[in-house]
Amino acid sequence: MNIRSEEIQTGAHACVSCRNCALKPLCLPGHLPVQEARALESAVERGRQLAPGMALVRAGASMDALLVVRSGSAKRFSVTLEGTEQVHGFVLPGEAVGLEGFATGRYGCEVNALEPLSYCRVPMHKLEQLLERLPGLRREMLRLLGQALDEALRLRGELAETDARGRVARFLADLSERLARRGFPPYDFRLSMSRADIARHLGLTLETVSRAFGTFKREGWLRVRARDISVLRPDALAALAGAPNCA
Amino acid sequence: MNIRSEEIQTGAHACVSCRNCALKPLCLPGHLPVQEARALESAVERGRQLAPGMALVRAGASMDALLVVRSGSAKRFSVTLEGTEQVHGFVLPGEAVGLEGFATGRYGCEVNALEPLSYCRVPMHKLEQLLERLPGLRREMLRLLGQALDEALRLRGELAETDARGRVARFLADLSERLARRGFPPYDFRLSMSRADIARHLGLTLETVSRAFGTFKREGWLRVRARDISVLRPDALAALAGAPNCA
DNA sequence: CGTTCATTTGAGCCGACTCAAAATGGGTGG
DNA sequence: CCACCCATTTTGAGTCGGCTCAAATGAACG
Repeated sequence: MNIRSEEIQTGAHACVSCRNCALKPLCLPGHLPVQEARALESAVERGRQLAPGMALVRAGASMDALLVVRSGSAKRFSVTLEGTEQVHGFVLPGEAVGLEGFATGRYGCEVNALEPLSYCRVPMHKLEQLLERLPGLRREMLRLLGQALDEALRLRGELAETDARGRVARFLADLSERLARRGFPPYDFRLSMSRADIARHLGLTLETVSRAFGTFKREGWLRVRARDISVLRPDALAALAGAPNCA
Repeated sequence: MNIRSEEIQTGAHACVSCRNCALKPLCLPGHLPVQEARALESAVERGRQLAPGMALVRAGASMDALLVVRSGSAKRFSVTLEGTEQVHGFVLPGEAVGLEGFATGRYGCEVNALEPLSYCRVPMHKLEQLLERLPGLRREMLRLLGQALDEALRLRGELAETDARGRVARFLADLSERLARRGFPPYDFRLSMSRADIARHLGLTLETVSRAFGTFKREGWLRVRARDISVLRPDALAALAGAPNCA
């Protein structure tokens, strides 16, 4: 998704500055009082860059840090017993990863980089220390988890209610909106995931996804060349997707 | 689901004793050190009894307390713009409700009693005070939300991967297990929800759900009389449902 | 330029949906 | 206690969307 967000690099080593990070308003510190953001920042480490296909978290691995994607995109998924992938969603910069790991202390699903990816991490023991003295951060963590839960419920509802084209339309509309919020052009992007990934995310087959793209193209709503997408009629997509979902 | 759990009533007014509650091991205090459980208990209030069909929480209402069902069962759902219900799941005793409300401070979906229902509540301001000084409770709240998230992801994955009978089988197997964990007979129960509710929960039509029950009955795996269910071959259901899901 | 993988397109089939009607059960009032 | 009524559930017939299998096209990389 051509996400290489060139955030302002402060300079030296593994030290991270949330202050100058372009993602700040979307990330944890953006919701904290300045004091607390400062405290949090001192606990943030920068993870090393990952190449496409590399694992950011592995299911079953001990959750030793809270991870947030800084640049690039990733795929959240589980591997079923039959060896197929269930794609839970795609991660964009500023989004936390592996939150379901709070359930057991071990991650519940895999997260793989789809593009060169960098990320930030807050070691678990430091997070716990911070939670002891930062009321805003306590609220923020609950908010973050609540939001993830809300989103999961919403997505589940859609799966049950919407047909193939509606699901693809909503996928595009959602992506569009998230890109916009991060300052990327919302109507002109390159997908970082394959049709198969999209299909597994939406509970469809890759052929059906492809046909949906074909339909949208024929209708003149979309320009599609492999993974390059131009949205020509966002309104039409939004209409097909149905309103932002439940009340 | 004949859930009237006759928990030991301590005696007087609105005071609640988690200590003697039959649900303690399944509920929040069960995961806390004794000291913290004691502290939490002092903040717990008892909600008044609700008749079937009454709302425990309404979407959009301000989340002013953390709620846990004490006896009875309930249906979590959203109302779509078209006026249809998306059923997210069913709540059994010991389960918290409305956690997605942490996202915005307002509940994201409705919860209605399916049977006479009683519940406990921890007012939000008291919860925040407790979180300040109880590290175990902090962990527990994150665990609770993480678990809800994990479950939502799991359910979503199943919707995408499993066919009608598989979904119904899993629904029954899951219910069975949850009943067992609460000390109810796992293979002989009365459903508190309609076929339509089950259907909307599983992303099917009520006819399809009914046909699935019919199939299981014909196969000799189930005895079905309206809402009275006897599971004769739990193994067969479990097999059809697939393993407990993803790895 | 050739190889390889991803995507598109086509034909046929099956499962779940829709519409419709019958049966069962639960609850109420006489 | 019984008869009736209503809602829920079951069962049936026909249709359609998305799946499967298969082949062709297109894009990316060395």
